[in-house]
Amino acid sequence: MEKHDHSEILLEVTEKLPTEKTLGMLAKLFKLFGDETRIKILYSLFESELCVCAISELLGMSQSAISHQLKVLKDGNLVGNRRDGKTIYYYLADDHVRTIIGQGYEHLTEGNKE
Amino acid sequence: MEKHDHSEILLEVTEKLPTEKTLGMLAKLFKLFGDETRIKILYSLFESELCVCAISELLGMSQSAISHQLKVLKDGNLVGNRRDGKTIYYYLADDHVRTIIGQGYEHLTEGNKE
DNA sequence: GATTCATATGAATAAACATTCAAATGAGGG
DNA sequence: CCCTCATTTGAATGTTTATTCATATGAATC
Repeated sequence: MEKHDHSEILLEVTEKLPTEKTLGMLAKLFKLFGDETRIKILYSLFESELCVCAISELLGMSQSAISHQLKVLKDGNLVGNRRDGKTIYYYLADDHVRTIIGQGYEHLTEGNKE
Repeated sequence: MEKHDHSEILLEVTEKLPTEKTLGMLAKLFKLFGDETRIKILYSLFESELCVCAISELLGMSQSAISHQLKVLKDGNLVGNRRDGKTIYYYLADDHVRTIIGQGYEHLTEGNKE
């Protein structure tokens, strides 16, 4: 299985790799962005905070589906919420969200211009 | 289902949302980063190009598994490859990969310091 | 305090996905 | 050419995950 020798490079690469834990957290973070519904929710919150009801209308999806995804996003610390009477408003938790999505967007648009 | 009124905000948010297609592409892009194996592969390629064999050793996973994931990454235009004899070397296709992962990393470390 | 509105929750289903295993391709070396 | 090495491919398996449906919570209003 390993007739090839890479010891030198492997040593070098290995020592610069983040810990297993960090890599796991990174994957988990990006997974949050890797769903169309969640990306839409996050993008919607770029403008202003929104209640679940509004997001659900905006995306044309059931409140339940949205609520489930909001929970995922909240557990991942990408959004926060506040209650006002019966209504619960969600907002972006962090400016990194904007930056990360922005970088993704740039990657896409740069890749398309040829 | 919709007793609440959000028409004003919804109009505003709607017109600033990217197209369905763009949002889909964004989700697809981030999905590529949202897997531990793929993040590890990408991170490994930060240092230098590597052959499949080396990556497989480095991550302690089967060549087949790595090859499957490399195909996913290649289809997503995150990596490229070149052949040298029997060996195929993979490399990062784009500096955005570094930037995006870097942003994710920053988000993590900022979130953790309290 | 019963009803309604806004949202959350939990179990169930179905689709997407990562890894494995077995076999195929493709380039060199003898 | 045959054999080996490096990698790819495809089908099969098991796990994750998004959505739905039915029900629960919790706040306000009457």
